[in-house]
Amino acid sequence: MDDRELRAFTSIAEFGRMDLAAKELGYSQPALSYQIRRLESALGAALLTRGPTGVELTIAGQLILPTARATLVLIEGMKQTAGVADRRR
Amino acid sequence: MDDRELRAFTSIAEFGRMDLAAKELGYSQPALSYQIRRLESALGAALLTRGPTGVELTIAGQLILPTARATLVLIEGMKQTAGVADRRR
DNA sequence: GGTTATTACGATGGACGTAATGATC
DNA sequence: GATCATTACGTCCATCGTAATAACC
Repeated sequence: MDDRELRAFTSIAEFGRMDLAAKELGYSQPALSYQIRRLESALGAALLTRGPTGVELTIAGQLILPTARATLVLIEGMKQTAGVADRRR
Repeated sequence: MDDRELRAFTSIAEFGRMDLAAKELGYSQPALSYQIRRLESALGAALLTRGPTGVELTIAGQLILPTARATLVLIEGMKQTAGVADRRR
């Protein structure tokens, strides 16, 4: 599992649409679609129901969303901590 | 950043050696070395000091270790949650 | 010389963009 | 037919193992 996939998921959850999330993150639409499929595969569950008007979160998607956000916060924290520690070496 | 890299880091931190961690995780020694370099690159900081007797954690490595473990716990939680939710769909 | 980590290199699979297709309104 | 997502396909980079090298006890 990659943090880019988590970012893709949280962004899609906010927009309710893949195309906007793709634009926001700087990916093409197929690339983002691929990332979500990768994440679903890693988690063993469908996260979104797709449609021509956008996407909706499945139950599983709704349940993991807060943890996905928390995970991204931890990762950001590690980056900051590591960067600061390295600079003071 | 990938969760395999975090697992590699925590395992190396526990053993204090890369070869044992590699064996535990089912990777070759070069593969694990590569994963750590990737993680260091993603974090922008050196995590280990390498030597012929094993490795030691840098300050940055010591600081992020608890957060790395916490991140892995969250990821495991997402897998469990998603799996259970998907099964009850 | 034995132990541990890195470098070199070739092979396989992953991740991406563009273009084309599918589906729904 | 416009909109949003997926599939197809080609390309480039990531990741791995094996083999060779480097460094320290």
